[in-house]
Amino acid sequence: MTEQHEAPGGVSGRALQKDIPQATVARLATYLRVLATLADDGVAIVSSEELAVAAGVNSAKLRKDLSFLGPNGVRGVGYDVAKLRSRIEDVLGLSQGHRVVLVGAGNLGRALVGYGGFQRRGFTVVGMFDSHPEVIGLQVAGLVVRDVVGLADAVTVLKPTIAVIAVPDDAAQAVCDCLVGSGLQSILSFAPCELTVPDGVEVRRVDLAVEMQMLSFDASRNAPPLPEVSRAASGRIAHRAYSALKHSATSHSATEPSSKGSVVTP
Amino acid sequence: MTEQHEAPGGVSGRALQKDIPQATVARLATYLRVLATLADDGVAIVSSEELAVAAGVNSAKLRKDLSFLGPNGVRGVGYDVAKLRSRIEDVLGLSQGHRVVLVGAGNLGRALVGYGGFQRRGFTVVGMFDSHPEVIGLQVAGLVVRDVVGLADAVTVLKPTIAVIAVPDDAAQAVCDCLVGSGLQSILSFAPCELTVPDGVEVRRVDLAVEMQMLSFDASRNAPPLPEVSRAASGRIAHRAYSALKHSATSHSATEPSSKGSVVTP
DNA sequence: ATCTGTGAATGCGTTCACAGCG
DNA sequence: CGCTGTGAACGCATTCACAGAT
Repeated sequence: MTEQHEAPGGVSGRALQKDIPQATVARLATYLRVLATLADDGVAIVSSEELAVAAGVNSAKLRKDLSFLGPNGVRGVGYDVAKLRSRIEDVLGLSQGHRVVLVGAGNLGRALVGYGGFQRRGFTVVGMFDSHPEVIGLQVAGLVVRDVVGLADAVTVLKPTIAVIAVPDDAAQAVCDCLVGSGLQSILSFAPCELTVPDGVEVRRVDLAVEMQMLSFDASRNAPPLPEVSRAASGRIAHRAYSALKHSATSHSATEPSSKGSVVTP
Repeated sequence: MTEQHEAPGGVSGRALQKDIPQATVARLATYLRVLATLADDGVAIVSSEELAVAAGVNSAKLRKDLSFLGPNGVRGVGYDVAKLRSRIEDVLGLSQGHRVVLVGAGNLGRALVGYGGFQRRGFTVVGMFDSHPEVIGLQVAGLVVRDVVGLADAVTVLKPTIAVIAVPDDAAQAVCDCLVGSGLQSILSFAPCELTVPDGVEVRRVDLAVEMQMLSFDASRNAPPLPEVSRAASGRIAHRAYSALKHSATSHSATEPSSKGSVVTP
């Protein structure tokens, strides 16, 4: 789980005004997604049990989580989907939306702007930046990639509330410093390195490799008697042998993590 | 963070042969990254304190974490970087490497194959799949994107140990079923939806929007009165940041989250 | 009768502080 | 001495079980 509490020289004094456990906050986001789906399906009322199942948690936990937001349901009945949804959005601070700047217009950066879940949940990317001349000026998802040199100025103008760092690790700290220097206080970083920031700045880090390694651990623990995977220079798989097998792989409408080949129009 | 424990009808019987807390496993991956950096810098011995600082945790926690792997250090001295590194790799099951299939060759998929942290940590992508005709056949990072229709067959041939799902959410469950049907037991999904799998299959889910929403919560909690992005360009580190940004990315070797303009050669 | 909301109990992970080895 | 390894104390999160509302 993502740590981010260090309080080096004593706690930062600030008393928590609303103390909702971090673990709960993380799940609220999940509930929100499920509620959105339910709303789309025209469901008006859900019980804790139904919601819990859909979200993949147990119902007691869900009720406890929701209880931190005050009373939200009706006993004997359940929760009003629309009402609960906007309550959670409110608590998470999503109601008035967020302006996001994205630094790093590589594949990851482009995947993020295209990520449907962003727009839909109130995050609007208002600026994209990169340091590579061949990327600067390109248009990605309706935004022109700007030179990172102008980042600080842009931040003071655009007044984003959140920044996303999707640059190589050796550039991450510099970008971070620049953002912090411009007054930004919420940063999501995909660079696999620690970022040093002053107190009061919140950094969340997502390390894709960590997830893979956790899978690796479970895999090797669950299947110890099969170390049969000897690395034999698993060369290019130039196989072109399509084989039969119909089903699977549909291509409906919605596009979340973008499987669609995407459009980097110059 | 990521839950994945549900044990519906009673625990799966299997007694944990090595019970290392999940939280510890997650951090081991981080330590590994730091150790790699130290090794590159020629450091041979580290104290728990040094390692802890570099990894962003407190030293007691680090020592406790490492104690789960048995004795790894020398009292009064510290830890042998190389030795500890390979010990952790061993415990995480990374020693003999992993073959990975990646389903979904959109921006996210492409970002993942390009992600330097993968190769470097023993994950080799052996196959990429997509369902869009305009993507199939393209070459990405040295791999030809294949039709997802051939996924099941490919899995039985390639015998990957891990699959990564980077497709839109409405296709995710079908892909997942296909993978599971082919015998895969470790799946990392980026689709923002629950995946139903039989017992014995491990699914980890990364929802990028959840991280953003947690940031949003913290942001709104720390600045409840006004969305006022106070101080303008409060110089300070700004200069250093600027000059560092100029050289970024190009100089060093490593390229982690790929900010590099990205090359989808047809 | 039904389903929410919540104190109380349990379990897990973190932190402390020191014993023990080099 | 210095630093690791670890039992014990602590605090946070999950689960239980029931009181309370409709």
